[in-house]
Amino acid sequence: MVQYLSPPLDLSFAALSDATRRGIIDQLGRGDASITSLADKFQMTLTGMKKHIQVLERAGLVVTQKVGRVRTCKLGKRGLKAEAEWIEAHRKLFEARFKALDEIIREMKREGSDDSS
Amino acid sequence: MVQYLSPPLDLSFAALSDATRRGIIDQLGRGDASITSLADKFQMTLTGMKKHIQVLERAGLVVTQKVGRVRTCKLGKRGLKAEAEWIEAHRKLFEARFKALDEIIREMKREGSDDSS
DNA sequence: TAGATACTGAACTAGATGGTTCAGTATCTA
DNA sequence: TAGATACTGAACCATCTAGTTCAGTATCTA
Repeated sequence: MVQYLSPPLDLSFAALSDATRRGIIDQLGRGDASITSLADKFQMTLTGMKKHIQVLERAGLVVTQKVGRVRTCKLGKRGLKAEAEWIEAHRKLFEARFKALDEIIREMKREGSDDSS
Repeated sequence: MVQYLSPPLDLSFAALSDATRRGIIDQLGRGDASITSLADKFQMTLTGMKKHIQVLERAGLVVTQKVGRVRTCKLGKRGLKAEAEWIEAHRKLFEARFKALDEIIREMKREGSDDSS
């Protein structure tokens, strides 16, 4: 996609664009889990779940650690701060835009209704 | 991806996962724009830009209207409310999780340091 | 130490994505 | 009314995605 600014946001929003992965984050919020237990919970092959975990891990949303034969997944410490900030800044931008439009409409109505002349 | 819950979040997070599309939202925050002007600004073919706009439109983040031969793009009224809510709820979930871990670590240190016996 | 369990990696699939070009059609403007 | 402008749509391409199966390897457990 040419523009290489903010690769982390690219990765994390892409990670969040899938309902299964959002579900995994939900689940890890309730407690750490192995890949096998997550695969069971989401009715998917181990390999399929591993791929989802890799996507979340590349985005920094999840970290994993292998102890013995079990790889345990938990929420990443970096959290969703950057994403929350982007969304919040732009939510305000949306609102400001509509406030500006309301202003214009109000202006047009005032002129149209001929109240002031 | 099997799980059909919350398609809107799927679509909007996917729309936001591309730097060009986030740039388009930035731009539309500063004022409405035609597809041609956006294509110029982002150095892309008209057709390429049209596809990005379609992605944003399907996600409800942008609305367009054709007047004469010009299609004007503006920010959608639905804003980023649902996305902000999901992110905020889960940001808290991340934090709660780490608070719980801190608690455990503090507990372990207390037992380990043998201060209390 | 044999068998079960937990993961890993390669290979394959169908379908989406982010772009392009090229050939229209519709609308404006001189 | 001719030419320029603004978009639209089809077709193509390379790459990614979300899944699968199958064949390992490593680690536990009886």
